[in-house]
Amino acid sequence: MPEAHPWQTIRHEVLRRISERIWPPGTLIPSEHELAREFGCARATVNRALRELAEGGLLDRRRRAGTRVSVAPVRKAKLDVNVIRFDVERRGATYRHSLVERRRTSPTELIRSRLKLDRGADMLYLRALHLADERPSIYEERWINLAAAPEILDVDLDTVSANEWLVRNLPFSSGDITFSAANANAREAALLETIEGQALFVVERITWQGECPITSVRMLHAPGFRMRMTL
Amino acid sequence: MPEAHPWQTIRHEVLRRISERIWPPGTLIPSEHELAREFGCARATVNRALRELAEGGLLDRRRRAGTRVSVAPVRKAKLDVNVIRFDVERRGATYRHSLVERRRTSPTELIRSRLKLDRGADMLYLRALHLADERPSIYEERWINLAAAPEILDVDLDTVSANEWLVRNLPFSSGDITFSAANANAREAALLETIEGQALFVVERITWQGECPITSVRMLHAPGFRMRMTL
DNA sequence: CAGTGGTCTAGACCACTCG
DNA sequence: GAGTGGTCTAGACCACTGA
Repeated sequence: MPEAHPWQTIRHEVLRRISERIWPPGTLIPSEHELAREFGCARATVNRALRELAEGGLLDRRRRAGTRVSVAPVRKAKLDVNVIRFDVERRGATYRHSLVERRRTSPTELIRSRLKLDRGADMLYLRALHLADERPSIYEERWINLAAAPEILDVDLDTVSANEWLVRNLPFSSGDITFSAANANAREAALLETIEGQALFVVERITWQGECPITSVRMLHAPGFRMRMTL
Repeated sequence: MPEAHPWQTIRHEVLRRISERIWPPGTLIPSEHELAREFGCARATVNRALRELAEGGLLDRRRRAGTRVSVAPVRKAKLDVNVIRFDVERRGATYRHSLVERRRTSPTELIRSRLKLDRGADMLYLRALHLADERPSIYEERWINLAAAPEILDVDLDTVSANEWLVRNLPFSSGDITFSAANANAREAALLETIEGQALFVVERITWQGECPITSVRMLHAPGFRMRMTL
């Protein structure tokens, strides 16, 4: 009985009517009042079910216009953004982190414009390797805005990765993530123990706390890396 | 005034207390009853706000144990999975689709095991190119389970892409998506008008309708492609 | 067993927008 | 103007689980 709760039952039933094309794409489905009457429950319960489906992109809801089955649904997939160490350990491997370079400096022009910082901004530049069972897993290049996180200067980044420290200490930031693919250059190939030109999965992340930029990081994943999500 | 509704105001205020470390990671925050009293609203309203934050990974909620600020939050990012044509057109380009190969056949061993199909399953194998302003944008190789979508045999796939037909006609399936990077082989490079060995962004998607597999597709994105999401 | 969150109800008011 | 969904309320019962 995975459908103990009325709102889940309703969601499931509406989903069934959509997938079995009882309500084909474009259909105007009954109003919340009508569905509440049909299912013998309060309107709030129907609302809960339909709201979830609308958030998932399967329904289009508009006041007065009613609720329609999406014609070309924009499905929403959820991705978990975790601490790297947890990802490694969840796969049953031993995590280690190795700092390659640590330098206090001002940003490059690219970083400066991306983070909307002043020319002479005080920043920490890090290059580091994340290892799983002593094999390189991710190589990252990171810029940290010291105005946002001055305490990180006192952190022993050989012990705790910047990734983990930031997540634990400034975890509640907004940001955006970009995925792409890139050929490894000689230096990157050496660090990741692969060959030059190897296709690498690249994650770039910029995080903000309100208006204040915190960090910009480019993470190169070792060959074979796959990022999985559920639709 | 983006905070017209009480539940949004509450969510925002709780977020503030977390980000300003008034409630540091690990803190047991007040119960819904207490917060309802504090904000002068119904408990359901507090529940709505806290539930959203918990779904975003910022709070851990357990009956009896109460609500805690996550120590190492697993942030949830949302990705929009759209019809390819829309993505192209949203960028202001003209979309065209070109079928490279269409063959009715039985699955390879790999596809067979991935989709949990029988050895002799009746399938449609397609290779196609998606173009933006006449430049190759995505090359896809697709397997379609004809038991799930027999009507597609009658569709003119030169006119409508399989992607779009499936989304419009069997849109309400579950599935999973995998992202990775791969070096282009000679054939892929030729189709995407790039060079052999070029790093390509790869999306693999398998969709199901209940227990019944519908389609498995591997999409190679032209160089320079970036997939963006917001945290 | 007591207190938490998860859910539900019956009603209400409001914002929006179609006709 | 009327009907829709979006939200809120005050109350209730229940499932879970820590003490």
